[in-house]
Amino acid sequence: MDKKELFNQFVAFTTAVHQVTHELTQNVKIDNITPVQYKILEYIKVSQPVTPTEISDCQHMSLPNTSRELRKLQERKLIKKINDTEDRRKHYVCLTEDGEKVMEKAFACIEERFQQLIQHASKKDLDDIHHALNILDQKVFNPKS
Amino acid sequence: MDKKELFNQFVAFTTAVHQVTHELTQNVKIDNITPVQYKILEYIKVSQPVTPTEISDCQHMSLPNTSRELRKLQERKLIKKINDTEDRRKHYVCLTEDGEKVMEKAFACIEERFQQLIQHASKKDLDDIHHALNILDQKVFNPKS
DNA sequence: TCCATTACTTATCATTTGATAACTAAATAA
DNA sequence: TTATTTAGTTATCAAATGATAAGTAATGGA
Repeated sequence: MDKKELFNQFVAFTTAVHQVTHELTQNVKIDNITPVQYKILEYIKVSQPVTPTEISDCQHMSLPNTSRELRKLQERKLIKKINDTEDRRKHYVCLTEDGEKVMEKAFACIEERFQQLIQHASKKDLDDIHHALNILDQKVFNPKS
Repeated sequence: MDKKELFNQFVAFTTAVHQVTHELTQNVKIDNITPVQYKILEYIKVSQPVTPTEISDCQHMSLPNTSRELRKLQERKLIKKINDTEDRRKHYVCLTEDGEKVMEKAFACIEERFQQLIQHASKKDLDDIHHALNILDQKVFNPKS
């Protein structure tokens, strides 16, 4: 396996991944939520509690802009802020009950589409997919070393 | 392998893919090119010749907005339009020589970062990665019925 | 021929996103 | 104590993106 060839395969693959994730998530729109706000909610959902700084880092946006979007989400009662008792400059962001509901619904919708995507996969196919995901995670996408 | 569990793994995986592609492509900025314009150039580079309608479909943007961005790219002499001889409403979009240079440089930079990412992979690792990409492509990301 | 459709363009406006300066308050180091 | 750094906010402006209406020109079908 030539490394150059592998790169080409990698590019095609990531393009396909982006394409499919777009299809799975499109129209999973919570009313009046912008794409950036949705991304933030998604991140909070899987990683909560998180600080604004963490959101800022992971979503590649400036802290002022993060703060603005969080304020909007808080105004819509989708998230809440909890003060850190140790360091009072910090605070943690969590989903409210409403926010949880909304995100669970969104994820359920995405999962349904995902299950359709693999509906014809055999038991062995599923194992193969699981294994392939593990390999790529370990060797390419989660370079923990 | 539980399908529900596989979904969770899938979500974590796609997040990691997005993260890594972001790292590979960040700062591969051609001067004064917006993210959307870069995406269009990338698509043209790998798929040329393409029509504005195809770009519109693949990049999920309206034809008027596609037309606007193509005009800007043409003004900067990065792309050119070629009329279809059969159907004179259509035309094909290609990179100019300048555009080719610029995109080759961008891809070279991305490839270099990719090679760094897998620099410690053994021969067997590379084969495993290649195989895993194939599996996922066939069974998940390129659902050619 | 006439009409509907397709491919694309131009123009305009609203919204979203990005960037930056200036600020508060708390923590930490000198 | 004082100075510096860190975490976050507010405000403001510019730029990028999205949505839509209205237009041209070519095609294709009735």
